[in-house]
Amino acid sequence: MKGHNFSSKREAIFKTIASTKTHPSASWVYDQLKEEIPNLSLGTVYRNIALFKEQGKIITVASVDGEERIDADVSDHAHFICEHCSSVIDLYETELSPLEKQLFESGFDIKRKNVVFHGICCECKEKLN
Amino acid sequence: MKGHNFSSKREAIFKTIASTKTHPSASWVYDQLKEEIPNLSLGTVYRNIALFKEQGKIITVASVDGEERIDADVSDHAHFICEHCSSVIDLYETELSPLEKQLFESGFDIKRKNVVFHGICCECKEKLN
DNA sequence: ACAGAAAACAGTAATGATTACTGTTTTTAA
DNA sequence: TTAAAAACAGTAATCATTACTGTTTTCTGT
Repeated sequence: MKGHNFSSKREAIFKTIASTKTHPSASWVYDQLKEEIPNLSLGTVYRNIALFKEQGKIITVASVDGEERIDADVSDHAHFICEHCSSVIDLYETELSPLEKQLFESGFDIKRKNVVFHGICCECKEKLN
Repeated sequence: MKGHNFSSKREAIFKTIASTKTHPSASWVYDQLKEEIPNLSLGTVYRNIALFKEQGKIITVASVDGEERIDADVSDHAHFICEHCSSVIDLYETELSPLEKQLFESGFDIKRKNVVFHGICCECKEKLN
């Protein structure tokens, strides 16, 4: 059965994802680890990311500049994506309950909600002035 | 200057996008039109979709099964994506104002917000039982 | 500890959506 | 009407992601 054997690479991949606030892409994780683990394969990173998603240990935040960005914080929170620097920033306190309640009452089975704001972050806003 | 000449294909592409509630992908639009316009090129569909986005006439909703899905309804509304049938459904009345207000006060320049629920739609839910 | 089976892996090739390129056709504005 | 700009078809290239193949690692029961 898949995902039940120990693997030090899997552990390292998860640790890298879980210990950053950057909401990384697969290639970012790979780049972070390839010095420490020279024979790591990018396919292994992708395979384990897919596994973590199945296991509910990570979520997909959004696709930014053609790359999928992930998050090991699976708690209910929103994100802000900067159009200028492509950074992804955590936001808490979403208060979507009225809409969720309405959906539930309409018979929808909500597995996950994904709230993403797009714009220019305050750092880039200052730089651009 | 780009996007300022008349083009019947551009018109047809926009009309196709604007007259559906399916939140189509580029290839869906292409498939819809290729009977009516046999010499249409998929590249033209992509090029015009990019133009419409720049012009703010359409938005990207989400990436579903590896394909970007678009919407000519640029008004403030949310979406529900069914994990089973991949349909994208409009939802209105989001009520995100408290969070938006907080972002504005923190110096973020919000261009767009994107609220997406993932789960099983009520039609699929019935079928699966 | 050891052997066989299952899982995980590296390395590479394939896939498929999207983008770029090239030469041609269409539109525009004077 | 004509030349410049824009739009296009058709094709090739790009690039993130996935699939494949043969090898290595982990696990489980003895």
